Amino acid sequence: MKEGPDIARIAALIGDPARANMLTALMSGKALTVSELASEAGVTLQTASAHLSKLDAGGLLRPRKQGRHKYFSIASDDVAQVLEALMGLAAGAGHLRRRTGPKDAALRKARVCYNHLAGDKGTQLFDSILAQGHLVIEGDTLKLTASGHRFASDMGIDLASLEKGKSTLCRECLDWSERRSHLAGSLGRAFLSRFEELGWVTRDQGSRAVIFSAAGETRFDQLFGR
Amino acid sequence: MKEGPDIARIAALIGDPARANMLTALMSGKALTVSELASEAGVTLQTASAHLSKLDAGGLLRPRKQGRHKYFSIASDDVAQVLEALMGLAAGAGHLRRRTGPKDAALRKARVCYNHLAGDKGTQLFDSILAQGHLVIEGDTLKLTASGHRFASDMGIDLASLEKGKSTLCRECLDWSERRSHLAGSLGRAFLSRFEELGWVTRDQGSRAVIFSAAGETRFDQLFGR
DNA sequence: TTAATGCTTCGACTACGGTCGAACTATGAA
DNA sequence: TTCATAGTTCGACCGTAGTCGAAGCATTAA
Repeated sequence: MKEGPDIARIAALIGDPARANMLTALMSGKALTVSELASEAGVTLQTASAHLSKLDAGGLLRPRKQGRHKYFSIASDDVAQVLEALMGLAAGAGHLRRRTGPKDAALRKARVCYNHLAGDKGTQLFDSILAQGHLVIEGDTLKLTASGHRFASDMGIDLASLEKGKSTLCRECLDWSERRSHLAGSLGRAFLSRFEELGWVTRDQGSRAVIFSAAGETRFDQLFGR
Repeated sequence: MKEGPDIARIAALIGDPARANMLTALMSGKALTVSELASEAGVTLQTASAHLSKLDAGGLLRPRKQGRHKYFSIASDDVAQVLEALMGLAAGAGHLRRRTGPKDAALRKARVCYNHLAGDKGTQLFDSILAQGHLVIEGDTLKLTASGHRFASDMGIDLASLEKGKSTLCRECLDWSERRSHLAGSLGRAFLSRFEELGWVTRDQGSRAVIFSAAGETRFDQLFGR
């Protein structure tokens, strides 16, 4: 009767509306405080605090204390991946997919998924560096080629320090809107933050949308044309 | 506050222990009756019926009536994928990963994931046909090459009828035990059933384990050596 | 020190949902 | 027809978990 890991425990954690809202908000990649998450979920501070300690105990979040603030963020890529997969199901199976609001188009075009670029532009990036031979798929894992090393360095990404870290360098992640892979892992993270540094993109406050500047998009398309 | 699809709804569906047990049981790929699922979950027939209609309404299951029996199976590959992902999280995050029983080793070696081969042998299959050039990764999708077509036909798989079907031919699926990809989609399904027809493998009754015959494993390793 | 802010803990209320017994329907067998 | 098996529906019970008010800590600012 009992076989395999205990799915129900974590599914139940995600299954509460308030907690689900918090997790969705955290998928922006930003760390948020208890109060921010409370308003995000539409509950009072007390209940939010209770929910967050449960999510923490369940291993879904990573808390960090900073002064009198307590910041929460998604615990790991694994968690983010499960959430994206769930979104995919919910978007597809949910008979009437949510109304396409003004922001919706922007979200489909480009958004952050935990901490890397997702949406149309995310898959464009992934497909392009794969096609250019900067990245190869070896069985299950993604591997950066020699040209990929050069390319990333030229873009101003410090690969050496990334490779020291314990998290995977390259990793696939599946979109719920595009249903295609985009680049996750520490390199995916590095790309996005580099784009921000270069002023190519800015993150929309209060949503997961990523907004390209006109010049930024031109440069992006030059480098990662389809 | 409300952004993206409604995660909570389906997560809550999976979050109930009884329902989670049923879904885990269905991950064997076999369609099961209401009574079987009831005993699987350790509840009475009535409650099982109630649970199953909820899962059905949520789009997670596909019901089929046959005489006075009602069979349920996992609705789609998407659902199976989410469940596998959840198992991965639960196995990793669950502080004390479940005791490694006698069946556990067998499960890690080879098991069915919804309807295709997973576990160590599953990733071996995937890696090998990729290395042999039968399969290529094009951006996000997997594509069978010309040599792959020949190879599958030689194995006695009717590709033409598979390609007529509306489900994807090739698809990646992530293991919770191996944390690596294996082959899903209708071709993955076809491979497994072909292995069964050839007598290379048999499915363990009442669990997800797949057992190789001595001769079967020899042939399998010949074709899909690492 | 006092005051203000951010968060946690306690306690009590409430409601939703899982559970089963019992009665009911449907299919198949004798 | 009658009986048996498979599944559904109804109704009632109960427990758990989400919710918030109020009080309690903890950290910073004045």
